[in-house]
This record gives sequence, structure tokens and C-alpha cells, in this order.
Amino acid sequence: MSELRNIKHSLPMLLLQAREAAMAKFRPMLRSHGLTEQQWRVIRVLASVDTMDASQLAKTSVLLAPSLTRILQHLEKQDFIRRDADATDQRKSVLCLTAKGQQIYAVVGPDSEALYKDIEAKFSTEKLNTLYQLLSELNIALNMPFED
Amino acid sequence: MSELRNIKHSLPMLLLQAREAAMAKFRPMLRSHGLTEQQWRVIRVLASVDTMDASQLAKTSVLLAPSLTRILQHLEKQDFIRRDADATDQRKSVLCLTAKGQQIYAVVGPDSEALYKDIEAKFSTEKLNTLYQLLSELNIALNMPFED
DNA sequence: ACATATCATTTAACATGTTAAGTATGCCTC
DNA sequence: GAGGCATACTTAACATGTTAAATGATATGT
Repeated sequence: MSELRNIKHSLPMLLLQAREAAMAKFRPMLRSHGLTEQQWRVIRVLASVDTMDASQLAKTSVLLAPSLTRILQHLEKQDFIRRDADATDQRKSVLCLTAKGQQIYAVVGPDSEALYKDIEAKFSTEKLNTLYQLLSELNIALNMPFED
Repeated sequence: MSELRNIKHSLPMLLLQAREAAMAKFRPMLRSHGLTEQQWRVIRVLASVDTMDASQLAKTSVLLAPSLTRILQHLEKQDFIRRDADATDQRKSVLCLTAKGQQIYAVVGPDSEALYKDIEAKFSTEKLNTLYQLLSELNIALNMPFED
């Protein structure tokens, strides 16, 4: 009935579908551990760094600040993370995993890794590497300040 | 502090970041027309087909059924869409754009197309085509029933 | 026809996404 | 050192994401 760009050639739609396909098995796995996808992202980032302030954590885990606020409240209540005041800037919260947080990371990590391996088994390593490269380049290109 | 897969090599994370980058300018544009990203997806799909039932609409616009239910209620209240009963199956709703729906599609469409052109200007057509191809292949590969 | 399973959609409940506004702290300059 | 601006969150309000369960209609087997 209409022209315009076919939805199959819409980059955001293809990215969305691809992500859904890639995540499909992750969510049930995480749910079986009582975690959401986003909570796991936060735990995973904190597991890789010892300590991080909330702003950086939001960027690294690709969450907006209001979402992160709620997720941290949740994780703190469950004793997976701890927040300390920054010594030199009272505005900042410094987050880290508790022992319990490190423990669940150790439990969920292998399940997560296994699912990544499944993906790699279904799609050639070469194509996957090309895809990584292109997505990285796209991220850089689109974040260029031209025409902003 | 820990090993495991670097978050920069996580396919779902790269796809999420790429999508965020690609969508960044779309949301403010759509908002200026009073639409959300998801509402626009529904309108756009309906504009391309005359008529579609809700299940197909959900698949095509990459929305889960409960989300689509709410979005359709919203769009119906604003008189952008109309729902009719399916003649042969009372369970189905058949959706279509109203005149007002077609009108907003005609208004927003060009703005949307302009933003796609911006993306294409920042990333070579060749790379974009490779990316489309790889994403399509990934979608197919990941939806294979092996190991399900 | 009847029981049963399946399908299409909706509702419910809770978590997150998104934008705007609020609060508190730090920085900077006059 | 008071005002003004920026930064680091937090809150609020509404929309969507996600899973489970409910509802109603249809297909299927006996």
C-alpha cells in the first residue's frame, strides 16, 4: 500500500531482531537464577572491575541513570552489591559486589558462557568477527558529532 | 578483577549499543509528533499492508503480544487505527490505519527517512549492506531449532 | 456432540525504558 | 564568599518489556 523504506531494510529493526534472537535463551537462564538481564549486566560489569561509580556503571552496562538507580536499589536490598561514599566527591556513589554478589557471578557466569558458545557454534567465527568489527565501527561512526 | 568474556565481545551488548546509537535521533523526532518508537513501528507496518491481524502485527513490528495490546488500545483511542472482527475467526482482530493514521504516517515518514539517510551518510553503503546481510544471516542461524 | 487441546488476545504484576524535573554537591568566577 | 553553572544522582509519571495466568474461540479426536 505504501512505499518508504521496507521494514526489512531498517537498521534499527534488524538490530532489534538480532538482539532478540541472541538473547532468547539468556533470559530464561537468568530467570532461573532470579536475575533479570539488566541486573546481570550490572553484576557482570562490577565483577570485572572491583569498584565503579554509578555514572560509569550506567555507561558500561548501557543503562540510563533512572533505570540504574532502581536496579541498584534492588541489588542492594538483596545484598548483591554495596555502595560506599566517594572519599573526595559526596555526589558520587561507589559500587562493588558483596561476597554474595561475587558468588552469584561465579554461579551464573558459566551458564552465560555456555550460551555464548552456543551462538558461536551456530554462526561461523569468521562472520561473527566481521560482525563485531562492523558493529564497533557503526557505533563509532554514529557517535560522531557531525550534524548533531 | 575477573576473567570471563569481556563485555566488549558480547554480541548482545554490541547489538544493544549499535541500536541505541542508531535510534538516538529517532526518539526525539517521533516525540515531537507525539509518538513513541513502538507506536511508530505499528503505524509503519500497517501503512505497508492495508490490513493485518494482531498476531502478525506483533511479529512484524517485533513486539510481544501484551505490549501490542496496550499500544493498540492507545492508538485506537487516538483514532490512528481501527479494529474489525475477522469474518471467519472470532478470536482475531484485524487492524488497519484510519484516515488520521494514514495522515500522520505521511507526515512522519519523510522525517524518518531523512534520519535513515543521515545514518547512511555516516557509514559506507558497502559496509551497511554487509551488515544487513550478516544480521539477516544471524537471525536465521539463531532461529534454527538445533539444541532447542 | 463432547472432551480436550490449541490458538488469539487480554489481564495482571513487576521490572525496565524514557523524558522531565528535583536535590544535593562541587566548581568557577567575580 | 556569594551567585551561577555544571555534575551526580534520584524521583516522578507514563510507556513498554517480560512472564504467567485468564478468557474466549476454534480445531481435533473419539
